Amino acid sequence: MQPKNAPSGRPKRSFIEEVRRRQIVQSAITTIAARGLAQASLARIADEVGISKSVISYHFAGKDELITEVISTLLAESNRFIKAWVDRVEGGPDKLRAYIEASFAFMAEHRANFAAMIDIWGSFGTVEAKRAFNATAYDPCRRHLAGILRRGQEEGDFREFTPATVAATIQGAIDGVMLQWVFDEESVDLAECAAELVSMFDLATRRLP
Amino acid sequence: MQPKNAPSGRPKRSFIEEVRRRQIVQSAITTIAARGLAQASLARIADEVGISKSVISYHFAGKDELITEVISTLLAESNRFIKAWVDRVEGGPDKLRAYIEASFAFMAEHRANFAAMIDIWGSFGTVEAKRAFNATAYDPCRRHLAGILRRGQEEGDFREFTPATVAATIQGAIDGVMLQWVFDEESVDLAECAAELVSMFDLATRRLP
DNA sequence: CCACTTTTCGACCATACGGCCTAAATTTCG
DNA sequence: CGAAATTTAGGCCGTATGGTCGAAAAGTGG
Repeated sequence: MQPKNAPSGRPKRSFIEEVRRRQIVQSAITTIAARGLAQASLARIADEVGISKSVISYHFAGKDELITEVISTLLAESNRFIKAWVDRVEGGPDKLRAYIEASFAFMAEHRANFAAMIDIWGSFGTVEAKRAFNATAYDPCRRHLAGILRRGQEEGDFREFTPATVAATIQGAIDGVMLQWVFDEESVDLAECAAELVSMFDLATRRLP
Repeated sequence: MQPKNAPSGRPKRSFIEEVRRRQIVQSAITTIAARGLAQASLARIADEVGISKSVISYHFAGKDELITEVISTLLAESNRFIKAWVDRVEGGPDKLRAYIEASFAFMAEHRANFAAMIDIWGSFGTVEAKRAFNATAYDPCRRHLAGILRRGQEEGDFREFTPATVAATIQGAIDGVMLQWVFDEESVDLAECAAELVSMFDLATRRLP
């Protein structure tokens, strides 16, 4: 019995175990994205896979762990994509442009995923849960962006500002547009917003000549 | 019996009725902000007021109507505040600055309200509900901002761009920073972000000399 | 004081959910 | 093959929720 959690040490989870977990997580994402978190009961997710509810209980400590895994998966996917895109170019301004463009390119192809993420974010009961999640999963994102900005300043391409603050602002702008777009797809022209964001933040950060 | 809904025509609701509704709505806001929407059952909200659960059922068609009313109240409050602030100054760039500063000033004083709003947003079950709400309640906000931008262009203070797109972007930036800040208060320096947003969007929109 | 209406209460109900348990099926391995 | 483990199924239970119902209370107008 109990695979549950491997509290410490090496991968206690078997290969099969990992596959099942991934399968369940994927189903959870699909279900949440399609019908909303409120309608995504364990029973429904299990149905989607074609398995019994208990299988989820067996492989995950509880719904919380499943949801946590869902979030991690979604964020990791997004971050990996953006990082790859950014790494393809050199120099602060180009990397900043790449970061923004990659963010929008990814979200354009994964609208359902972001819908799921927002649903889940909103469902965190306690303030502590939100903060904890934010710290562990969302910070790397901002840190990446802040790093780009700081290096760009050192290389003399950007004007003087606090990288962390501007990073929060840029990331906030991306997320904010994403939010609007997820809520009402047709109210936002994603491509145009991306282009506008690129040019605005270029104007806003570039060193004055 | 049935006050329920006044489907059409004049204020069918009595004065007492309105007071009760407001009282319940305020309690709902408090409860949601403090303990999260998930923990804000009708029973708990009723407790907060010191009334029976049925009273809510009597004055509101259901929980949905109550929540809708909560959202409307929160947004109206915010919009009224921002509009007043913007109206105090003249000229596109100053109005834009006022809009951003007012947004941040208001959120700094009403963090709980925004926490409640995000919770509620995330809880909308269907995509249609999200879209409907977005259209009726959130659009005016962007429209206001777009109006400022367009008039600023006509007066020659702003460069050429699509007002709607830039409005979506600016509003998105504000909302995005707000989102981060609500999730983790200490990860964002609100005042600094506000100042940075003001200067960045000034650089980004002002007509090149 | 007396009908009559509006408002409130407390109890109750049907439902949906997460989690648990036991037994069966399946896989693993000596 | 056969025993031990891993994994799955399906039923069950406690709980919390939104909503309803009939009766009681509070208010209103004559």
